Amino acid sequence: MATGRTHRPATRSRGIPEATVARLPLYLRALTALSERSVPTVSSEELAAAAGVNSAKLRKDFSYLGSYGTRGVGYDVEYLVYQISRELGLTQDWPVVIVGIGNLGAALANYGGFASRGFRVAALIDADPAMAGKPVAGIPVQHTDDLEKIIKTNGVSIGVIATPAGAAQQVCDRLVAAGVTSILNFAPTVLSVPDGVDVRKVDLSIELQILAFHEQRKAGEETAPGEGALPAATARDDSADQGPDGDVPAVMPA
Amino acid sequence: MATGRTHRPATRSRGIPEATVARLPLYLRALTALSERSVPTVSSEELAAAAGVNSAKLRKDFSYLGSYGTRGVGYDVEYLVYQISRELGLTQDWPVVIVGIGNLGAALANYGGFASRGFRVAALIDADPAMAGKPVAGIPVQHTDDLEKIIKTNGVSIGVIATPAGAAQQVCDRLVAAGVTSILNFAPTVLSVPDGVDVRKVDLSIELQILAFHEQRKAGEETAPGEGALPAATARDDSADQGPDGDVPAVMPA
DNA sequence: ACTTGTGAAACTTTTCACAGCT
DNA sequence: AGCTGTGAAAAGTTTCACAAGT
Repeated sequence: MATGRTHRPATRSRGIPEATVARLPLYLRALTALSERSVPTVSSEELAAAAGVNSAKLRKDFSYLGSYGTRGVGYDVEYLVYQISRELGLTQDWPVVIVGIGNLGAALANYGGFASRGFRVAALIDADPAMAGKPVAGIPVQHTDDLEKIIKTNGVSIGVIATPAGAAQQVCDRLVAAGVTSILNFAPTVLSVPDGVDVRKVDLSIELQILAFHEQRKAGEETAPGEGALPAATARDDSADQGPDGDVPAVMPA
Repeated sequence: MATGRTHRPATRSRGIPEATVARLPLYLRALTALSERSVPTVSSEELAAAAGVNSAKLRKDFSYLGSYGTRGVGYDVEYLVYQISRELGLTQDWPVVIVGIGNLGAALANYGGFASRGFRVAALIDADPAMAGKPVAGIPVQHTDDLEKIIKTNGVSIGVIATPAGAAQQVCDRLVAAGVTSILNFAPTVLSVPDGVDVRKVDLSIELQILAFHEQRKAGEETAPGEGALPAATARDDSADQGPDGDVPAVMPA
């Protein structure tokens, strides 16, 4: 078959779908919990339930990594934990800097799950000179002036931006110029980055607005469609079926 | 599809794709900025650049809302702001409760962007009796015992969970039982909810792990395939994931 | 028996490219 | 001449269903 790629042997075909990559951390978390309970093997059905997806999807996802299961038996928990960790790059240590130590930045610095798996807060950076030297989560805050030096000294390639929106692009540019190639952005703004730099964003108001959209739709339905309590599905957010029109009271925003 | 629904004239065909819904807040933010600068109209090209998407996608997205543009001219900024706000349900006020007032919960409570657009923090709830009565962001923290009463008194339908992972499911169950139908979950755990309840999650470690995956891949390439610095593109976060998981809110530090 | 791994079908989202209106 | 709105193609993702192993 022509077009492109000479197919790898068979084991691993470069290019795991992005949707799959986004779920690997979920599987890993569920597997880690099983591992802590010393569960030796798990079926796709059980693991899928724990991760909140369906089993066909999970098996398909795993098939992109290779054939790590045993038919008739399931998956070896420890082995899968290792394989997924490796695939995600968690077998190495990633130094991370957090820029913007306000309420959120401090909360992130204190977040335990940070260190737990592959990530280490290498430095906290803030533009306020009054903060310099103060320890947050046991780490002294450093001034923005030293950003480039800090990045280089620590070999940081992942940066977290928790500054106000107005400062985010500027901080981003400096991080990138200093060598950071992955950014997690908490500031409510769109960041421009050169090709080759990854940005992921975390935005409270966007999430709330998406919820409001669905909430409004539910309200429009009013008439409970049976009210029959179906057994709870696992962590599913559906987008309700087509609701009739939604007449909306208007309050015209400012 | 399915049972023919002839309901509305023709203007609006119920059922906006989820991917489109997830981008509406982005467009709204960009439009609001234009509005504040008193820009009267904007082309799909300009607006797309500001929102970090491409113009074909933006036009397609808007086409699901209706025909709000003018060929040869562009879109009326004020009009679009209103239409999108209405579509998202932001023309009404959504009371929100935050459960779990630790570092993160407090940061969220202090987040300005919260109140700014359609959302109002109706109450803060925490399980620690020592916190009861203490004001955070000017709002007194209430005890979990009163959760049901608080939800009902305030007509809350959106809840934010910022508790430790271990408490999240329990809090979630109580919120749902009390009438909450949309949940924004910051706890690193999968929540089970009945059908009809929407859950969106915001998970720092998942986001970092996704970045680590791509970061590792970049490192593996090593041999820069040209190394030539291509001109920067506009804010593309690769992997536009999608789905219910993913991004989240940003707490603007004070 | 039981459970994985996977082609193929179904569905969703993005992109293309141009007709149609201003 | 310029820009929107949209069918149609392409790409990506999920689900189905069952053959292939253990």
